[in-house]
Amino acid sequence: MSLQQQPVKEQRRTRQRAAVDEVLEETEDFISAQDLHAVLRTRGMSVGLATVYRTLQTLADNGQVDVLHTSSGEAAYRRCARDEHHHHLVCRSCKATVEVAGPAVERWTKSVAKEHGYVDVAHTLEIFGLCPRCAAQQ
Amino acid sequence: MSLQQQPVKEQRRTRQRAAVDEVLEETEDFISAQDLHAVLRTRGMSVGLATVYRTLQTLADNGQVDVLHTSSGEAAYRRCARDEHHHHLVCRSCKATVEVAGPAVERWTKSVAKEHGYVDVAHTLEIFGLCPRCAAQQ
DNA sequence: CCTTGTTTTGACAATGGTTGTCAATCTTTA
DNA sequence: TAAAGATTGACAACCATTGTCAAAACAAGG
Ligand SMILES: [Zn+2]
Ligand SMILES: [Zn+2]
Ligand SMILES: [Zn+2]
Ligand SMILES: [Zn+2]
Repeated sequence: MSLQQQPVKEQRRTRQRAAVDEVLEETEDFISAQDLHAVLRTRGMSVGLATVYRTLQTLADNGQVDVLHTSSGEAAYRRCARDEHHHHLVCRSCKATVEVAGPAVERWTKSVAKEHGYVDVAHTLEIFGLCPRCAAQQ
Repeated sequence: MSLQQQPVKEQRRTRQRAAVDEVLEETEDFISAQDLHAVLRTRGMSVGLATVYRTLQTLADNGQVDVLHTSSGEAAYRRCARDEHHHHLVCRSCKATVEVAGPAVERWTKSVAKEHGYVDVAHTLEIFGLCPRCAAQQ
């Protein structure tokens, strides 16, 4: 993810955005807007649900977080370590995530698109499975 | 798509399923349940919306159609020519679709998963862009 | 053809994630 | 401190999808 990120739109520093940032910072795995909102509530750092949605949306637009669409159709967000384009190996059960780079895949998608005359291309690629921990306890 | 398709569950032949099949058969591009339902309506072949959803769901479960989750979060279905696992190069604008096979990508995802001890893996990969036709007229 | 047991249908309600609304509130800048 | 503008949040609205369940359709025998 994090392809062609737009120039970061200037924004104001607010308590709410800092709160969302803070949770993202310390959350290792992908988390949905609803879940992030719940985390904030339990911590007493109350932020409106709509605000959580808007903040995550903006962060995603700016390429500051990666977005993953789960099979159930809900979006999950994550602040990744690496800034360059990469993909994710995600545990279907506990969401444990490994960031992976695949230069060969990038080249392949480009060549396939070119071969068929498609331009302005982007791609989505996610790998799902059971992490070692989850596989062991089942 | 079309990975590990389950044994096809036996079903009854009904007017409604035939109607959905017919539309899928003659539709070259990915189409959503709502759109397919609309097509049926305009043709006078009235089928309940819930039935369209159920029918497509079953076809997808049986691996008889491929499913694509658009960025707006809605599912689109397509009866593809090839039966083996493959991916799609889809026009962002008109939905024109090219089926592509990428053995190298398949191998890569498997090795990445193995390397990190993930098991029972699957992956999603779609390429989006502007097809030659749409690119030309813009 | 009937009959019977089972599957399927469809109108409608309900769900659930997400977005729109808009007055009140907060930031920033002057 | 004040004015201009961005942000917030409670709530309603949206919209794709699923659940409900009685009525209709199907398949297999008789
Ligand atoms: Zn990432
Ligand atoms: Zn796990
Ligand atoms: Zn396909
Ligand atoms: Zn096109």
